[in-house]
Amino acid sequence: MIHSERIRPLNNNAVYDKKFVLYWMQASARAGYNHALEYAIKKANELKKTLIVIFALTPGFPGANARHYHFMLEGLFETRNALLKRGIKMAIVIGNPPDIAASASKEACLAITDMGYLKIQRLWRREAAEKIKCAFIQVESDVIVPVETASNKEEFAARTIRPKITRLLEKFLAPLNETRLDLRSAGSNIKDKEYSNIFKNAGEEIIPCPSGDHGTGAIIKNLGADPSVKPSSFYRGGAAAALKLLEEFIENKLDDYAGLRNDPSLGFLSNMSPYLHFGQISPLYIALKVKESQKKKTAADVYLEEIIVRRELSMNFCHYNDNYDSFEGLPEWVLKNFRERENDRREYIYTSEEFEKAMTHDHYWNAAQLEMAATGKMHNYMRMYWGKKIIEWSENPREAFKTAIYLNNRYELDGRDPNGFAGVAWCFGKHDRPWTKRPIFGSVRYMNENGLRRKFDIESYVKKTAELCRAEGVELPSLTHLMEKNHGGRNPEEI
DNA sequence: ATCGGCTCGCGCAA
DNA sequence: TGCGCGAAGCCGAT
Repeated sequence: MIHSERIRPLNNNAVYDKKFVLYWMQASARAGYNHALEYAIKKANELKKTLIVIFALTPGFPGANARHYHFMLEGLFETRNALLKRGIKMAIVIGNPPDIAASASKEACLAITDMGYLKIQRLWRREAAEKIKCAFIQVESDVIVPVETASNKEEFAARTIRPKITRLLEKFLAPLNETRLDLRSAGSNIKDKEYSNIFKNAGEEIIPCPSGDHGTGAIIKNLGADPSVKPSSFYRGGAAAALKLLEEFIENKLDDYAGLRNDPSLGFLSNMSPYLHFGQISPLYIALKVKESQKKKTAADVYLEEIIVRRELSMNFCHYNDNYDSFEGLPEWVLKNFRERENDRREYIYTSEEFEKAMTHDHYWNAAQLEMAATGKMHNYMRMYWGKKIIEWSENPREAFKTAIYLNNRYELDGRDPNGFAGVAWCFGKHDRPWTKRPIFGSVRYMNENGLRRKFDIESYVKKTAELCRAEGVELPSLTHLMEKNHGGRNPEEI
């Protein structure tokens, strides 16, 4: 089922009688459970044309490095193969996305794209809409309830968006059926030679797909991506890896998710966020699988709250607030709050570089930073603590915001995601309520290491992290400290 | 161990 | 205009 709310024309041009339907794949980079893809197939069948899929790979995407490109490419090659099995050709082309989309659409009847929520993705769609000469339609496949359908404004908190989303779930939490591309009528209308011409002017197509590691190394080098952040050996990119993790999560962890998800010393998370970020798995598919699972209803509800309400609150934030990635995007009461605390004394002040190298006095914080640097994903609970402490130990909250965004975007596989921006902003009070006033934070929620000790076996988290960092060959002085003493800088007697 | 208060503003009821 | 209540907590009183 593709609801009309997911579909929006981005220009007023006509559908031509030309050679093929084009799907400019960008945010939903997958062959399964993709509304934009299914819509494109239906249109191709209606028009009796073939379908061509194109993905534009941007060299120098802001903040993207070898870790991100590697994960994305693993997924893209898998998607290309999966589409081929459905009789659909997909080209991965290096260049500027709107130019590639425009150029590739020259011989197209109709162009389809999907929907990402970052500013740069909005800009690409706008630019493409100006350049594409045929009809150009956007089909949303990255959320369960389309953002503008759920709400027409920036929401204040989870509690304000929750009723708006839940009342629409009956409608939008619905399965998506696959349509087969009708190859008999479509197959003959484009020849291989013509096909390759489509991309000639658009950019350089990535052809190689050797077995083994997919040969991403050379491609990443060609793209000029920052090699200093290494690919993660903990998370393999692609839909197959995502589905396997999801299955395992539902089978073994979902029942205890409500009670154990916050414990950093355990691993009761679904770890879907990197895959969701790169569009390698559908949030709708995950939600349906969890809902249909024969697991405890409360557990499933807690998970659904996170993957639907909280995740889509972050899309709402990025969609309606252009300053989602800067300090100025925070609510007025927060800005006023921090202005009043400008001159509060800071006991520790670290630079962005010191944070990056995990050189703080706090071993819990250092462990969290190292976990992120080594694996590409920090435990969700530690992300809160991590962000709160950057506020406490920076020159000022504006610097803190910059540091947190920089580090999150650089090391997290799910960095540069609406969830990441909303998560950082949450640490600064966004979407949260005020609490007891205290130094530096004012009435923005405070967190401290006592909470970690009170609630979890946090020492075992530190130990676990130190071990996996060593296994990864992380060589930082902070790691040695982590191995030697792991009591958050205090004597064991005090604990 | 458990509990209430802290603190702001949205959204709904009236 | 008043009132209830909220994404993950902390702290002091009991």
